[in-house]
Amino acid sequence: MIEKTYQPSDIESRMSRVWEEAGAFKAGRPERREAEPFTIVIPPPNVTGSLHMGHALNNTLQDVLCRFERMRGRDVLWQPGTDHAGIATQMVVERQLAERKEPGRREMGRARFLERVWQWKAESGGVIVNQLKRLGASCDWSRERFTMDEGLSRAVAKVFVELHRAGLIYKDKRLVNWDPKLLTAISDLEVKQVEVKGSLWHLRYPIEGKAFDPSDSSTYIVVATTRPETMLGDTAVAVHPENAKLEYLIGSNVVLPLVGRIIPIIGDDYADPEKGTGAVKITPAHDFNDFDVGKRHHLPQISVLDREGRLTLSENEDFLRGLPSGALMLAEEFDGMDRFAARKAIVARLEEFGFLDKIEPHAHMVPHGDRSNAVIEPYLTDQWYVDAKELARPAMAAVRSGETAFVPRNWEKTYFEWMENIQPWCISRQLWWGHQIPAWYGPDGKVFVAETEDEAIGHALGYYVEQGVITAEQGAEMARDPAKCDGFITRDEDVLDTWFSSALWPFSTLGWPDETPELNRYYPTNVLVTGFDIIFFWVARMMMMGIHFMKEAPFSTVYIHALVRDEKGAKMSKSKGNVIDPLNLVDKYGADALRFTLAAMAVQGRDIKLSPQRVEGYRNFATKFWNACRFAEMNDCVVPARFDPTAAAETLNRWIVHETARAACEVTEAIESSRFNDAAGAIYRFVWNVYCDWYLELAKPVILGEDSPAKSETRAMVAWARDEILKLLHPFMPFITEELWAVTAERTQLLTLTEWPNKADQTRKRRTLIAAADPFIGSEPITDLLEPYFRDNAAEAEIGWVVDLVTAIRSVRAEMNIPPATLAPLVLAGASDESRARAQRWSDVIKRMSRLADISFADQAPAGAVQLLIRGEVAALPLKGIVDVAAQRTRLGKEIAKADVDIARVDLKLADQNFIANAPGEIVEDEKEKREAAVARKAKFVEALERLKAAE
RNA sequence: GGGCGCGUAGCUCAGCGGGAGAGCACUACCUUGACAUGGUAGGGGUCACAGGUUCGAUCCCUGUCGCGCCCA
Repeated sequence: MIEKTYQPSDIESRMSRVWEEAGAFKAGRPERREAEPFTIVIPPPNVTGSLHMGHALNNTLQDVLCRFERMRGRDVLWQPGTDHAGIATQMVVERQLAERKEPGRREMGRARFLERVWQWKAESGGVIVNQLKRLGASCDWSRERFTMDEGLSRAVAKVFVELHRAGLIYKDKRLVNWDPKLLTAISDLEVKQVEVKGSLWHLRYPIEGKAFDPSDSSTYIVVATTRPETMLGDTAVAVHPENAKLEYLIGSNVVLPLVGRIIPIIGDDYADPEKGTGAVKITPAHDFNDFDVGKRHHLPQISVLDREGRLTLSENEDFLRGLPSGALMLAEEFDGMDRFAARKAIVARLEEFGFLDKIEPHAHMVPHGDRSNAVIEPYLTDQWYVDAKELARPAMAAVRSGETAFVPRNWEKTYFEWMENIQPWCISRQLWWGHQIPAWYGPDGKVFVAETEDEAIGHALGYYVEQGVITAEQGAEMARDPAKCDGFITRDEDVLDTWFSSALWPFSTLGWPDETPELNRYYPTNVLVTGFDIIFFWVARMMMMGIHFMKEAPFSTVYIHALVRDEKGAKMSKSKGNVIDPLNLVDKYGADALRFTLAAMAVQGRDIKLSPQRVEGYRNFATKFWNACRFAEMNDCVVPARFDPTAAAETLNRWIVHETARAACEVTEAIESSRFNDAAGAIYRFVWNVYCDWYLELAKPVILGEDSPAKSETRAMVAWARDEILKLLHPFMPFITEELWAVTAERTQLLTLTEWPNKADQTRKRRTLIAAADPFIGSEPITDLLEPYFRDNAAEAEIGWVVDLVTAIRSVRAEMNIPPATLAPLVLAGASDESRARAQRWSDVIKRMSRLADISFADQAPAGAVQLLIRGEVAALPLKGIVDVAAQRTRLGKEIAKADVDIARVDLKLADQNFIANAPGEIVEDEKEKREAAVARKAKFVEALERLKAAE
């Protein structure tokens, strides 16, 4: 029994269990052993995360694809899981410790802290997984993975070791984005640029050999900077080599104010003559651009800040090297001062001695950590790097060759842009939570990279014996007794960037480095579905690693979807407070409605502005269909065994088979080409505007009438078409459809495993197309949509006539203000035999739907009747006395005028010799036909008007 | 500064070389035997602006204006 009202929450809470118990989403179901696999790996959400709109869209689209392909018989693996989110997770747990007033991370030590993280993960990690289930995501949950799982960690270690051996991972001293609050390096992508209203300080640097005189500008050079405090680490001043005003200074030196260091004035393009004073100070250890300039000119790198962003001077050999003794006092005075305080103090001091030229207000971008919100410091440290440039080469080639395709294609450009300018990827992080770097240091700092500590010890012992640091006997003994090795080598404390492990996701989740059957069967995957903001996070890195280790790109298609914005088009963010929680919408309208909305709005190349009203509209759509199913049930509509819809005898039934086939084609074709909005639109229109509005209404007289073969056929067809709808709608609204599937008939299997509507007379060509696998790689388009399917043009014409007639009568009744209670008679004037027969066949329906008393035939419309034109024939409502004659005349006059406009427009075209000469023949023919039709229409209305006048 | 994209009905958006479309909102009417989370009918648009290509431009090209995003 179908419940009287549709209540999404009821259904949705039950249905997940049904699927789970049936193992419906498990990859490798025995009956699909021979089937072609279809694989998607979920872009692993952050384990600390909770579902936001972007996830909802992303996973809805993946789910539509998975359910669609599963129903098409493929062996679907949708691989779920989460990533361990190094910084985020560590912060969550540290915050929790602080809240509970427990000892902090450093106090409890690494081992105990990690225990706590695992404990946190067990208790509250992966909330998002359950939220995805609520959304109906048909992942193979039995295969859920976590990037810190044993197997995945093994993959990480192996990848690190192999890349290191190949020279693609190395240690280097470079500038990194340093977060002085979290005390770790972070990636470019975790840095957001924030516009800050700062200042531009103009500083006077005295020229060596001239007596500095603030009032004599020939004794100094003015440099402009946004970061005066870093001047302590300056090692040059740069001017543009073609700077006419300053060029003469290149080659001379300046004396760094306050410090006294003698530094050169160099010529470099980097100094923009138009900007500031045309001269810039160069601080290689504190600015990315300056770092490059420094490399070009072999300048020393002097770092003047410590890990926490405080000045470090007194013990700083780099800083003190070669300085006059006076500088020591300054060093002691400023040592340990925070960078922001230091800025003020240094500016004050500069001013005091006349080194400050002026201060200008200056808006500029300042890097901030997206987690800590601290101002990021470009900081010189030793870190591990991946040679991304080398790995990017084949990753770009794979896209160029078409092995991997972006949909929509224009994202390829973004991808190339980034890959071509890719920098060494800093993979080490000064955190505890994550994959600890598999590198160990010997007593002399020599590094040993290995998958396990035992292996590293082996290498180290071998090396040090060879070097004569220890004797062969000592080595052998240490190898025998692990206790003796204690402290001999120590492991690198740092962990790897979370993305390092995410990059392996498409194959590590399938069991790599072991050679598992899954790896063999499901790699490479078919499609990665993601937002464009993540191209660099996931796509690029998965491509690099996938190709390097698997020799094949990890996915054949990358489908890039829109960003979900708020109603006003702003990016949703917590700080703006404009986030719409998808789960609130699910609570209110149901997961099905939310999914349908997202799919319906997922147009390629345009962002989604989500409005809750839209969701409500699709909830109403679900209700509409729910009630249609109730109607079918109340009238005992069931599909008999061995029912063949194409053998139907009734015109109406042949029509709905025709329409259903067409809808199935449209939906299938749209999903195949990732046009989710078109697919959703097609099924929406079919359900509401075809099945509910017309088919059920036209079927009612038969269904509610006396028993007859027509009645049983129609009842069967109502149920058959409903079942087809359930299938077509299932990928978009899985819950309501599975529920209705279960309650409307005895089923042999779940809807989610039922075959997608493919008509029996499907052509071989089409079958091959489907079998030819990947829907995303532009298989040859099916031009004639209806061809392979059932069609009945005669039925379409007849039902079309009925629809036109009913619509026209309804329209004129409203226009003429004929009260609904008035049952008008209908007279078909001079009707053809065909129309006469149709009118008789559909008399009940027409009367019911257009509120008529009866239908009769005559040669001419009765005097004073309201006259309509239906497909070239006149239909009259003799309502003389009820309807105002003047109003009728106005109406007919308007119709005539409309026809005149049409005729005039066509005439204008046809009179144009250029048009006749240049337009394609069929277009000219079309125009002529339009003209004839308009002329005929006009004639009928003129005739009607004459008759009306005659009746007065 | 470089790149990508967008300006179509009140709102959110489809369409994209030959007569302007949908959903929501709005108006009027309807307690009709699946459904008021509904039905029926209707109003509403120089398709941002200016040039160009074309027999013909909302659609293609160029420019202008406005908006958004990404990168520097």
